[in-house]
Amino acid sequence: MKKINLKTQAYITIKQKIATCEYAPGTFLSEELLVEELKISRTPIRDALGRLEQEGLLEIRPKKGITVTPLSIKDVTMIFEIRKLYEPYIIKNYGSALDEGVLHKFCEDFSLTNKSSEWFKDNRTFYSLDTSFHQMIVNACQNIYLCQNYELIQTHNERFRFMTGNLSPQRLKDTLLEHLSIINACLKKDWEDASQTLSYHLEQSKQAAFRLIFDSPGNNHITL
Amino acid sequence: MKKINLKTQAYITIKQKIATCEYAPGTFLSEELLVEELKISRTPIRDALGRLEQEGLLEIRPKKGITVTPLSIKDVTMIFEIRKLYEPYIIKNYGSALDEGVLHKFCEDFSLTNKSSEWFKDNRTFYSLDTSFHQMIVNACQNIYLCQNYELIQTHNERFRFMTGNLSPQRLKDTLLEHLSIINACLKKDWEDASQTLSYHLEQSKQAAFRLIFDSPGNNHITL
DNA sequence: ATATACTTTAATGTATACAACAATGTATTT
DNA sequence: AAATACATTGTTGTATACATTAAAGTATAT
Repeated sequence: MKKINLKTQAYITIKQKIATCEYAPGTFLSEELLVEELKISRTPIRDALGRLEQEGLLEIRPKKGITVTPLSIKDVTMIFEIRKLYEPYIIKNYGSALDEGVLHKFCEDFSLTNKSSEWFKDNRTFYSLDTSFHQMIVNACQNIYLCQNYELIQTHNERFRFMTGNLSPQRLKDTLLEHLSIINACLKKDWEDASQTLSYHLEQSKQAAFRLIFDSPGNNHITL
Repeated sequence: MKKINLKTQAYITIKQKIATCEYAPGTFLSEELLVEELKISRTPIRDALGRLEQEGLLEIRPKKGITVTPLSIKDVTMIFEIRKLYEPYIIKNYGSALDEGVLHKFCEDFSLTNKSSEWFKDNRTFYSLDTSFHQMIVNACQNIYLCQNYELIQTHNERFRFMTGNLSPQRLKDTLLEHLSIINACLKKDWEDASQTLSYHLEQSKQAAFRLIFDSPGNNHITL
């Protein structure tokens, strides 16, 4: 982080801390606190805060304070509703725009991960692979309004991952296999099949997310 | 506009001017200009500008200037793609959440407008009725992530209206009738029919928008 | 005439002092 | 003891001075 301006640095840094729940949902922040923590003056901090509020990641109450937007079960539902609306639609209509080389690369990565014996210990690599896989699909539509919205949703989604802890090894394995099925359908250029497989995958992921929330009561700050 | 803070005033005012193309696509702005025009100091202006950039309505290039985001044909395509994805989906799945009283009110308004002899002279009323009709449908889904995105898109959509000038009286009349068909399907609780009628309506609107752009060459700033 | 280095300019980026105000604590009155 | 008025505090809101820098203009050397 060298040549970009301070307000962008502040924006990226704070957003990252929100996404990873270093600033957990509901946390009370203040400009003063952030000034000290980031060693950046108020002006660029405030710029960043305004943008983050615009994105719904913060709530600024004049003369009272700033809180990190809380998460609730309802948010999981809303996020998955949008994903289930976007992703199958995109793969069905823009699947042909996907780069075959990239698909093969993902296929390889997922297969390798699947064969490795200790793969489930490195969750971070797994999640980043997962995120970029879905991102790749969405980007195929070339609709900036849609892509931008998806990216925003992904940030919220990431917060859930960090709040709820890790998925079960079984669910991780299933995720891998579901991804491979999607890729296979794409390589066969059967977009209808790809779309349906993706729908199924998202539904499974959603249910796994719910199980995680309900099975670990108290250890997270997710509101009902 | 009395008790709200200056940064919000600035945000609303500038956004309004962008939406109505008083600040047309591609226009070069500057903080100084806005300070003079709004009689508000730089700090709240900058706050507003940051938010508007976040929403994609402005492009801020450090040390160079601020321009109102240009519009292109591609944007019309993208905006209608999202509307055609959202609206039929929502009416199909959340139509039952629509308030019947409100539907009857819209039915009345559209019918009255249709019977009035000079209705097509008051485009502003027509458009605001149109906007709130579609907004009502989208709000039924109660998904803030989706609604927020729709609202953003509506702002861009509004810019097109102001750039391209008015629709033909024929298209306005057809729009009225299409809206009435949608309402009828809703009152019959036939959400599948409502969804298809809405899809058709959006397709017609999209084509009318394209005709408007292509038929009035030069008088607008829309890029190909 | 061209290329290069320098200067100027115009714009946003940054820091900071001060204002406004909501919430809370405290003293006074009854 | 309770209620009210007042003062204090902590927070964001606002204004403004100054720093930085990208671009354009200008002069100079070749």
